[in-house]
Amino acid sequence: MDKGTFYITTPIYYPSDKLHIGHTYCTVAADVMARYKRMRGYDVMFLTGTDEHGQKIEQRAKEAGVTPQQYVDNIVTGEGGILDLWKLMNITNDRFIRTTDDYHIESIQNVFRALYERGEIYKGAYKGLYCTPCESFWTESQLEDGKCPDCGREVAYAQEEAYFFRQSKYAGRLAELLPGFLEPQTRVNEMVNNFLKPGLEDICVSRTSFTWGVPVDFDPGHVVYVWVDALFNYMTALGHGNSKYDDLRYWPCDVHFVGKEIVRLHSLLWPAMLMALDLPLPKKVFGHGWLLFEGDKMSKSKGNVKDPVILAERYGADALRYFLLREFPFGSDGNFTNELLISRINSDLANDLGNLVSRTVAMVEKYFGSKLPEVREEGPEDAELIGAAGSLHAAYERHMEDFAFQNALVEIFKVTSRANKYIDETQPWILARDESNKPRLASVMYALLETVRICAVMLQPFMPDSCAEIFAQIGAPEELRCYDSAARFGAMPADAQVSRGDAVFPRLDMAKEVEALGNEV
RNA sequence: CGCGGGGUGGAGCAGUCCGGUAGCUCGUUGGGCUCAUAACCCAAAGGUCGCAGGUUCAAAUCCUGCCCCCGCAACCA
Repeated sequence: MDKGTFYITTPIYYPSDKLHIGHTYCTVAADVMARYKRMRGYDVMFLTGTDEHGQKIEQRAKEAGVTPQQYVDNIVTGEGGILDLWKLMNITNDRFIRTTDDYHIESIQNVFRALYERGEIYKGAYKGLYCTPCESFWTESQLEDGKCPDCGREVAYAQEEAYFFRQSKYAGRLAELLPGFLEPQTRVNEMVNNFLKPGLEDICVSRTSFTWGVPVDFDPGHVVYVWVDALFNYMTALGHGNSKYDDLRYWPCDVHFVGKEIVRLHSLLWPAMLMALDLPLPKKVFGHGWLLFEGDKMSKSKGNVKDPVILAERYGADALRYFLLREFPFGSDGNFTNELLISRINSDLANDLGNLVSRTVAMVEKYFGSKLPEVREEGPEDAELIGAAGSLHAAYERHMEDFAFQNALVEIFKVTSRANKYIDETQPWILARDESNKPRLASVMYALLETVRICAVMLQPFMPDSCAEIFAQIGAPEELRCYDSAARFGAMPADAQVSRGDAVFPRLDMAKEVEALGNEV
């Protein structure tokens, strides 16, 4: 069933260093959304990539004694690099863009020239406080004790020739655009109060202080400002300004997922540039929160960066994916701790869901030799469980469409909890003692298998591999794993056949795990 | 007065827009069950909702003032 296109993006990450759990968080969220939309029948384009230009990369490469290209190649495509990380996390991006790709560079030059020819970019002078040894401009607020925050030396007032984009011109249109365009609402307030109300300024979009960037082809010596270079990736990856791709049917983008620190660039500069070129605007920008570690921002210098590779290898990509989206509301900051991770895996995945699968399959095996008989008898306990499982589809969809991953998962686990309670109510082990109760017992088992199936269908975008294993154990055929099949209770074949397997989510020993993780960091 | 977010039982959070018996998860305690991954089910204890005023029949929720924590402030998801 074709429902049209759905285009979703993550930011293109800056490969000056290895990526951490925060980048993983955003990419996992986008992947879940992409998988969900594919499951619903949309023609999905899911893009991620890397933003590889800029002064910082140039410097890092110099320190490492390699060319900038060699430096980023190693971090992106090298062993244990970004591509490997996404593979480990089971990310299903349809395309991966690197801003050093030839076609992208060509496109950016075309875009920059087009803006210039339309008079949207003009030549002016960039004025500011300059640190000569560092070759950097600083704003007054960035200075530390009035000196360069990098090297601590004196800065001096200076100016250099640069190109500026007429961002100020679009302040009015942006103010109208933001409500509804930018989510969550609090981000809109930030943008309006901090940038629109004080008066949006034109923005400097070229640099002459370094060379690792896209050259301005009509003015040698200038390179394109990294954010102009970076933002347009969302369109160049579809073929805007180049002939490598012909996928602009996906534009305008349905949603850009971005971290809150780059909301400004995505909700002001990006639409302003598109307006300047008379191009269609993306439909939505969602600024998600940050993962803090023990209340603190993660940063290399604090030594509190969580390495997703360690966590995914130890607990599985699925458990980590689940945790990230279940524990933290997508729009707000969240506090990551090892204890929280272990506790969530144990209580939700092992005790609630995993154990439900395990006990259900075990009973079908024990009482019916793995295959349900077709003779049934309904009971008074059934209605509530069937109602809960049957109405899950609608609630789930509503939350997913709002990017409320946490709430969608809460709904699913309400149903698994209800199923565990149903087992207590119906007491299958008592029913099994008397042959005449077999039809009732079969009905109870069927209700459980069907409930597990429906939950697993909706969990697929979050935990693809584990759900495949659950389907295998409960004997759900391929056609009963699709989205629409979960809207109706009672789709499983009457003579369902289970096959018992290992625990899908083994329970963890909290003390042991916390100690092990403590040693890794 | 730069801007934004937050301060709710031991821990982590929801509820605040649209006032009306304070809710969830984890933990603790007691009980039940034995199909299951010492898992599951039931019950209980535990909070003057940051502080002080105000509006109201009624305030976690609205208004005023204050205190504390965090983030942003124009290259960090």
